[in-house]
Amino acid sequence: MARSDRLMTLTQALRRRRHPVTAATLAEETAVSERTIYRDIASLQASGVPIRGEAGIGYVLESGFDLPPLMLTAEECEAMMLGARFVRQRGDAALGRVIDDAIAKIEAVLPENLRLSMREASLYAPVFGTMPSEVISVEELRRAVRDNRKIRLRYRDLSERETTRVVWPVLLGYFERTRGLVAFCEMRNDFRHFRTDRMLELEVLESRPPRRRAVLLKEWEKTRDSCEHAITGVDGPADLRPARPGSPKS
Amino acid sequence: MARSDRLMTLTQALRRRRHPVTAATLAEETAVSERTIYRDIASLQASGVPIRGEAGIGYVLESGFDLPPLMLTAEECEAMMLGARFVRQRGDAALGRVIDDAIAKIEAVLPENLRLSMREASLYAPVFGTMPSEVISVEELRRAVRDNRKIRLRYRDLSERETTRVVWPVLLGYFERTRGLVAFCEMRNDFRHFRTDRMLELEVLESRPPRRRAVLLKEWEKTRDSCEHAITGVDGPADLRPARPGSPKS
DNA sequence: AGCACTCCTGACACTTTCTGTCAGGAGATT
DNA sequence: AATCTCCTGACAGAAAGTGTCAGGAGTGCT
Repeated sequence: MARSDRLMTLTQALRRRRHPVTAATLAEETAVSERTIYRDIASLQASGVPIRGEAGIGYVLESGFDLPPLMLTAEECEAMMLGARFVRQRGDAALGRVIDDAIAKIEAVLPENLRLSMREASLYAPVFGTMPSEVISVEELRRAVRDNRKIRLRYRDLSERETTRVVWPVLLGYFERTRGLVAFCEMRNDFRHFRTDRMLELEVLESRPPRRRAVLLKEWEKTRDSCEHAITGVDGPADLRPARPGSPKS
Repeated sequence: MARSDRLMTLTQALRRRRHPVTAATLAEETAVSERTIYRDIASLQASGVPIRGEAGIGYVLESGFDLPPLMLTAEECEAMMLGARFVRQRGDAALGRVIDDAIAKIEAVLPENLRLSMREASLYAPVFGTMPSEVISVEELRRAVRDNRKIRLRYRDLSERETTRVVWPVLLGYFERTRGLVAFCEMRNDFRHFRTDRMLELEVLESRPPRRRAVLLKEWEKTRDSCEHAITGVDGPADLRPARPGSPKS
């Protein structure tokens, strides 16, 4: 049996059991050595299958391996599709694929008639003009924010000056025609905004900021009040404001 | 990427598409040669995944593949939250509540750690300025579109002229600062665009248009190209066109 | 009919991964 | 303490995977 099949078989074997299974059992079932089972389990875990192994016990598959059936209203389906279309139009390219995956998975666990509701959703989110194109990988940037890593950034600001700094990412804002990172800048010792289309180089560092992202977010929100215009007002810093239709692209 | 992961990726790539995919596309997506894709597809077919391949067309995953999809990834959770935020910010008020419900339902079937991913999603969709406020109920309008009902509309156009007409709704476009209905107008005997914030009165009729919405949508898409001017008008419909990368901004 | 596009197969050399064996560590349960 | 079990490392031989090249055949468009 080929390895990829065996991995399937293993998850199935775990799925159908309630009680822990030993590696020895699995080894016998799949006719390979125990050592191979250990390696296979490690592979599965690495690709996200929630298998828990305990010494003296065996392996159990924790809940949350596959998506259980889901029930939504037709209206909710439409709303989800609209959301997906927003993301596809305004998110970065990689995120478009991600949302498509998510929608496909959800469609797959929906009853047939609702699947139709998704397909026929009549709510659209058109966008004109061109979206920003980044030099750096927004996907990587998103991962850095998610994993709470420091980032070394080479950046060209609005006055065309280049700097390199280490920042602690807080959030990503998806605007109409730009995307912006809010981060704490070690150099300035304060929060700063960076447009993704002005980032020249991005290096995700191993080290983490001294504070958790949620905390940084709170802090940033506090400072925001004192410069409300920056986010909520039309007159915010140019780098976070959405480009106006017709404004020259940089 | 290891082979077993790639096989997963491939099925998901097929699942998320409605249209055929070429081996070349899949090869590029997974960074592997076409030959390998052919081999992988053969493997998947051998293990029972109903993939149909046709020369000159590409691959499609036939329906009837009932293996439940894998659990959502953290990235997918983030993407969905971004979508939800888009809808909350840019959708009508009622739709905001609807998307919240949908997200709550999805969260309910997620394992703890992913629920956290949703809660902590760091992707935001801020909006500047004010959103349109409607006199009519957009919720009702949405329902009319969904149920494919004729609508009697009292409308004030851009030159402030009021008219009352019966239209066959096709779709709703959610723009940056306006929302628009595309519909076939019985009075004009052609497709017209109506901004929701200029609708004065709305009556959903019992009767249905003689053609299904999907058909109307197709027809509208065809006419779109031949009446470019209508589309670029301020009132409208400019916005409904999918943005063409590199095309001049209007 | 011709053309472009696509799926599909075979062969071959090269690389990578997989696998079993052996040896040992560490946590859990009895 | 004894036993059961998960888990890791090393190593060498086996197996599978991979890209390249070459070619066949079906589909749809002009």
